[in-house]
Amino acid sequence: MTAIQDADSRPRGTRLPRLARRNQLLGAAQEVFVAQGYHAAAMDDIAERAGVSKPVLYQHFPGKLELYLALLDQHCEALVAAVRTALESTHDNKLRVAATVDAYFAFVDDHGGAFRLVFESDLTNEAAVRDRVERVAETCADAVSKVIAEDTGLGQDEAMLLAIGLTGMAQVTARYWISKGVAIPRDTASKLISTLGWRGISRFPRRDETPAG
Amino acid sequence: MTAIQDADSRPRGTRLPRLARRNQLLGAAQEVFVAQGYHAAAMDDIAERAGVSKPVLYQHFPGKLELYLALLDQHCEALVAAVRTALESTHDNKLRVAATVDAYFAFVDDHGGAFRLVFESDLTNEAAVRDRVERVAETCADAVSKVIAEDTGLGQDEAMLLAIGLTGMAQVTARYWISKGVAIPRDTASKLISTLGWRGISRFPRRDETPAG
DNA sequence: CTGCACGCCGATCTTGACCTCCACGGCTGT
DNA sequence: ACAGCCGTGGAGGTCAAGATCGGCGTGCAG
Repeated sequence: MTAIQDADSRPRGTRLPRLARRNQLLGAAQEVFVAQGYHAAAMDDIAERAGVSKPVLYQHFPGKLELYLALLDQHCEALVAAVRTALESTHDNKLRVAATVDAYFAFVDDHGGAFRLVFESDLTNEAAVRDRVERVAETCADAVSKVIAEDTGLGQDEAMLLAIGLTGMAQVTARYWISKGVAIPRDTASKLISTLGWRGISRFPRRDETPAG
Repeated sequence: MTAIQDADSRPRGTRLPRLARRNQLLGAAQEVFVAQGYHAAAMDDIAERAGVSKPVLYQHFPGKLELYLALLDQHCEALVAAVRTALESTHDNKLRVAATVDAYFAFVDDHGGAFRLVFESDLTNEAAVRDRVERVAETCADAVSKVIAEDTGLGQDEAMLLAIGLTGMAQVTARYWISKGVAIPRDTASKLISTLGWRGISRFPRRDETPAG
């Protein structure tokens, strides 16, 4: 909860090296943005959370938007990297699906709720934010679609749509799972969804399936 | 595009019956909210778009939030109704999946982009909005989960997670499809996703599918 | 010991958006 | 036809939040 207190145990007025201060500010900003969203989060709140005054925020970041984008970029890259790693972790497509789905669950589970910035941002009207968020989704789905297209012979457009469906399903279910206070173990939920996805995608080469429902 | 002009062809100063004026304001507000999001939309913009002045807005709605909620409620109910209708349209589960998926595609395709209010709201930090949006997702998923639980014997929690996955997949793919300028015909996209979903869910009764994972 | 430099804080400014007050013009009753 | 009324319009108040300036305390060189 209050991970900041560890980095700034003295209540106020501590002199910090520049980089340490910056990281501390990023941590505080993330907590506030995650808890309140971009619009409801005030720079005063972030400064107070970090135990500093407002001017220091502006000595490290030009403005609220840049502060937000710094955090967003950080976690976007983390998600893309996690999905890439999952896809490259094996050549067995079933395991690939399981690893990728679990990457979403892990992403939602860790990072101190940072998934809210990537998946539930309230600043998607800002072009810079929208670009990043869409780019993440498309990058991940594109990596998946390559595998799909290769193994099914479907066209790129259709493979991409399926990939969006699978990654979107993983994202939505992971968010639902975390929002429900982890009533189901992560393992169980992740496996259930990866099974759903795998059963959906695995028989796609053949045009017409459903042999007696 | 400018559907408002039809309802208000006289440029300014037209006396309108109360309900007609209200509906016209709702239409104008929807266009602005869809195009700009809640925060970036100014009441001045909405008034100007409707061809009236600001006070008349406040004579019909107590404030910006209530105006937004009125629109949101309207379209939330529309989506829930569409999903309910789709689920009740048949007893063949395969067709049910197809109909439900297409309900999402139709919802995204019609209503003048109103899906952005339900699926991409930038006001989810407001409790009233979050409640409504989550309630829609859960209501739809719950209806689906009932069918799943009944036909597979899975527990409610697991059936619900699967239902969230299926409805979420439909929602995400429909949004992606509409955002890509309809490069694929809606029919094709909808069928592709419903096939993916049906292949995923249809063999779920059996606990263990994979022969030697 | 003492003066300097540097980073931090309290207090403030300004902008912009939501929300109301004084004049005008079209409808109704005789 | 004419007077009154009610809804409309432009101009303004208020307030919150992002962005910024004069003191202060700490640590070091000489």
